[in-house]
This record gives sequence, C-alpha cells and structure tokens, in this order.
Amino acid sequence: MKILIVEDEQPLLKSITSYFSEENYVCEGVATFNEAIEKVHLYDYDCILLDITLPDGNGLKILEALKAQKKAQGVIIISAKNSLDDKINGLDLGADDYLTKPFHLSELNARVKAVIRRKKFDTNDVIELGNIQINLLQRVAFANQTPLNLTRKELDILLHLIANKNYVVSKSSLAEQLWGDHIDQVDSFDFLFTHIKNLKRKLSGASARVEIKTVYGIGYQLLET
Amino acid sequence: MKILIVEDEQPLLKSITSYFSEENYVCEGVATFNEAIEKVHLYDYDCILLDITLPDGNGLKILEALKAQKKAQGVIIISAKNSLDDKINGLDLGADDYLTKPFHLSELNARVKAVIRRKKFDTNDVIELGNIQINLLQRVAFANQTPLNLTRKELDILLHLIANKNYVVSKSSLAEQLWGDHIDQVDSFDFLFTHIKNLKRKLSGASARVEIKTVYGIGYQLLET
DNA sequence: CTTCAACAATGAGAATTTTCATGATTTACA
DNA sequence: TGTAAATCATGAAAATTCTCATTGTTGAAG
Repeated sequence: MKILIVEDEQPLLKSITSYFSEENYVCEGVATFNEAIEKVHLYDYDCILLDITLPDGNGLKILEALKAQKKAQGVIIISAKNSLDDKINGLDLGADDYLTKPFHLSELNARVKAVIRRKKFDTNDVIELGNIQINLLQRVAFANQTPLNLTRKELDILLHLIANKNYVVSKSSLAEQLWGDHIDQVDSFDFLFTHIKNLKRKLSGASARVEIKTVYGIGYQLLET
Repeated sequence: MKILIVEDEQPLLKSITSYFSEENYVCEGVATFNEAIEKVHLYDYDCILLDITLPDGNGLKILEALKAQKKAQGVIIISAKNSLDDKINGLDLGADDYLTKPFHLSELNARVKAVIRRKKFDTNDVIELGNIQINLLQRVAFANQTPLNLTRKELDILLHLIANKNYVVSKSSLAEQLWGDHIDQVDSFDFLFTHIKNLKRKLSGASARVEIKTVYGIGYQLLET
C-alpha cells in the first residue's frame, strides 16, 4: 500500500509518515501544492491524505487534478477545524472521507483502511488478476474458467494479498485479517503457514499466473507472473 | 440495547428512531432539554445520541448531568456543522464520539455499535454474569471455577448475548456477529442452531445460572436465573 | 381443539480449520 | 564459508465448524 501525504506542517507530516511507515505503508510526504501535483502525475497511490490549506495553493485544486486523471486512488481530506465548509466542497469534488484537525492517528488509520478497501473492492463484484477471477458476492475464485475451490480462510488470505498486490504483507496483518481483533499478540503462525501452503498448492495446481512469494521473517507478497 | 435520542428536529428524530428500531434497538426519542434530563435520571441507556443545539438549553449541560451520575452509557454528540468548537468541549466533557450533520444513518449506526462495544467490554478484561466469568484476553469462560471449554464461535455467541442481556437478539444479528460482512443474506441459520445447541448444553452441563431463551421466529435472549 | 406450516432442535457426518511434530530453508554471524 | 538459530513448509491428526436429514415444537387459522 502506497500513500501520499500532503501536509505543510512539518511536525504533523513527520508524525503521520512515521506512523504509517510503522503500519507497513509505503509513504511519501510533500509540503507544497506544486510537489503534490507533480507526485500525483508521476506516481500511483492507493490513498492520498490531503491537507487543503497549503501555503502555495488550495488543496482542492489538487482534488480537481486527481479527478481529471482518473486513477483509482482514494482521497482523504484533512483540514483545520475552522474551515469546515470545505467539507461539503471536498466531498462534492470526489474526496472519499474528511477529517478535521486535531485527530488521532489511529482514527486516520482506520479511515485510510476503509477508503482503500472501498476503492479496491466495493464497486465491482468481480476481481480479476492475471487469469484469476474472484466473484466477491458468491465468494468463489476461478483460474481460467475452472474453480479453485478455496475455503473461506484461503479466500480471505488471497483477497488480502491481492488488495496489497506487489507489496509485502506482514504475517500479523494477515492474521488480523483472518481473525479480527480477537487476539492481540498471536503466539504462533502455524495456522497461517498451513493455509498459505494449501492456497499455494491450489493456485499452482490450477496454473494460476500469480505467485505468493514468502519474505523471510516478514510475511508474504503476491506477484503476477 | 436501549438508546435515547435527544434531537429537536422532528423529522430527523423520527428517521433516526425508525432506523434504529429497524436495527432492533429499543429507542426513546425526546426533543427538549428537560425531557432529556428527566429520562436520563429515570432510566438506563446503553447509548445516548445527543444533539447539543436544543431550544431550551445547551446539550452540553446534559453531558455534565450524565457525568455526575456515573452510569455506564456511551454518549455520541450530534451537532450542526457550524458549531465545531463544541467538539472539543464535548469530548472533554466525556462524550465518546462526535458526529456533525449531515451524516448517514449507517455511519451513526457504526459509531453507536463501536461506542457500546467499548463501554461494555474494553475497560475490564473479565466479564462476570451470575456465576459465569469470562476472561476476554484469553477468551476462556468459566461457570463456578470450572472451565466451560467453549469454542471460538460459542464464545462469540455468548458474548453477543451477554452484551445484549435481557434483550432479544435476532438471528441475523448473531450471524453478522459471527461472520462479519461476508454474507449479506444468509439463506439458512442451521449453523447457528447447532452452535446455540452446543452452547446451551455446555452452559447447563456446568450448571451456569443463565438461560438462553429462544424467541420463536426472532432469535435468542439471555436471562439470568 | 385440531391441523398445518413455519420454525427450531438434534445427531451424525462432511468439510474446514487448527495444532503438532518433523524436516527443510534462510539468515546472521563467527 | 560453515554453523547455529530462527523461520518456514509439510503431512497427518485433532478440533472445530458447517451441512443435512430427521424429528420435535410453536403459533396461526380454521
């Protein structure tokens, strides 16, 4: 997951960046209107955190620019508490969520997760990746026309990996996805290993053109092949 | 679950009330400061939705009153969009969440759920009910000192029933609790019946002083005996 | 008071999930 | 490099969860 943080207050920018880096996001932070415009044209992000009160231009302009190119990233607007009317404008212009300062980083985190999820999955009921197709409504997956017969947990893992395609997903992130907040510190990832093994077997058995690469000590990474 | 809605705009009050009734909450709605104060002193609520711009007094006063008596209900403040500074005051005065108009009822619903959950469970790691004890951290349950050996799903069901003690919990509500948003419309509750059966067996087997009463056509209800 | 249809309980078996013991790989570091 | 410790893969067994067929119950309508 890659996010762009547009924020002119340096301390806040730093704390957001370090928080989300900690959460295993790839973060880029910029402090000015021009940098933001440039980044947005050059790279793809999964989510953009946008402070709309920038010194060299109104952040809403960036929102318009984002809408013009139609990439699939989510946008969360951050604003100072005295500019609330921007909320209406921002949401109208296509932002996905809105947060006023001051806020807790955990709240921002929750919203980023929600926005990314919505963007990735909610709109289309069928996900395609390489020769894999997943019908989210029926929760069934195919590789070429043939069903993969994934179990619930296997599908959950696959979806989480697809949502973070090309990025390394930590074991604890996967565990959280599978088990919600039931357990804070999982003492063993045995069950994960097993599910990953079975998932890999089914995928390669159906000659799916994806690879689940294991990243030693960290987690797993899904790549198209 | 019982909630009090304090809101002077009649149409909004009605729509909130009907929405949450639909969601199987017991709702009471009042439109004035005095009514609210009275209700709050007479009854216990799990959550109070509080519009702080009332005609006959500032809603924040109610918050103070709530803090004075220390019942365990959650409070969510609702305010018009131009009174944002109330947010700080409200949260300082002990509100649990804050929402500005206009909002989606589903968002309000999500926050109510979150607040109730936090209030019910997060603070103390051990729940007691009758002769039942549940350690939430280890997720183990006892009746008198002996372990009930509940499985994950059984414990989830029991917790959801305890959270709604004395109220009838619909089957779909339980199913959602067990399965998250995986399935929208469950076609069969067979798995629920089975888990309930096993849970009942384990509870009575350990002579726990609670009863899971089945409410024909609706769901289940947990009572102390 | 019956009868009927919808709903719920039950037990058995199938499928999935989890645990565990063992063996293979990777990495750090001497 | 070589070795040890940590991490991961694997297969089999145990535990849990889910499905299904059957039986029992409930409440509404005649």
